[in-house]
Amino acid sequence: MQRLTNQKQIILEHLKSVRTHPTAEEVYEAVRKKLPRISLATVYRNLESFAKNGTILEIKGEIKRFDGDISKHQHFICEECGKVFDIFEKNLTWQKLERKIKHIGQAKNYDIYIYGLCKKCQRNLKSKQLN
Amino acid sequence: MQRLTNQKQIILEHLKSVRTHPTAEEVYEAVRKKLPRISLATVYRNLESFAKNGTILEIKGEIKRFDGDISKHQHFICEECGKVFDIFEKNLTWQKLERKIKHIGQAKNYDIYIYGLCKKCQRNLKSKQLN
DNA sequence: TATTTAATTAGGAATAATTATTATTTAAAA
DNA sequence: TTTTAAATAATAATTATTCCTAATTAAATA
Repeated sequence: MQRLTNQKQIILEHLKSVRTHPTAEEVYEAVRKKLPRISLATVYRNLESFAKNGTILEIKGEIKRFDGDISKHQHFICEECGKVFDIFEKNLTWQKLERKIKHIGQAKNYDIYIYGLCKKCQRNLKSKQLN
Repeated sequence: MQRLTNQKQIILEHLKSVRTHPTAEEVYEAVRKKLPRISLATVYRNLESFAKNGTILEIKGEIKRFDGDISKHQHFICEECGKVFDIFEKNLTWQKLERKIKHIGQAKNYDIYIYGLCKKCQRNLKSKQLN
């Protein structure tokens, strides 16, 4: 059976309350304020199981990040600072892709990552170039 | 200046010759057959620089993989065996996304990952369930 | 062509993220 | 309340990747 522990509740509660896309380490630091004795391994274990059962999303990048918002959306990842930005665009057409996917296997979910430079990093790089 | 070494040539040649999506380790093992004294760090260093300058693609996942084919395409990643399959669908419409990206930053490239079960793993899981 | 030099490499150590291990704790079934 | 199997804390182990340094080498220059 599957047990509902305090640790699980607080980890999930935290992820659902923030709009950032924290790493396991960042979740650990945040959750520690309410549960000072929690173990980092517990955070990893639960984030992974939440992601596996679809309660949260996992964002694959240089470093793994998590997203408590499981509504359909896309991610912009800044290649300079690593920050993740949400993009909500529901009306993307997938029919063409889906037809081809059938030959390969059964799709469970799609991720769209857009890589680039966020506005802040654009500005920072520009002012660097002036020096 | 940028020097053309034998190591670089052979690493690139290998990636461009295969249709798999090898990890750095796999590239290392393959390239070692031609350059037995090459270092794993050299493979990592060059794969990263090729990816950065757009000569190859980097596929972000549980483990990093590389793709010598830089033509526009998408990836199906099997969550069971980790294998990556190419999907070539050029006519996906992005206008809607691009409008929203402008507010966030400057996009350099997009990645579409489709996660699921490949046919082989579907079969394997089915036959397991029968036992 | 020989010399110079700055980029690159080999080899291995170091780091960082993640996973595994094990004794202890605890949610929930009996 | 007692039982028990799941989950946890603490930490060791593992794995992927990066860093470091002396030696090598591609290519610029004499």
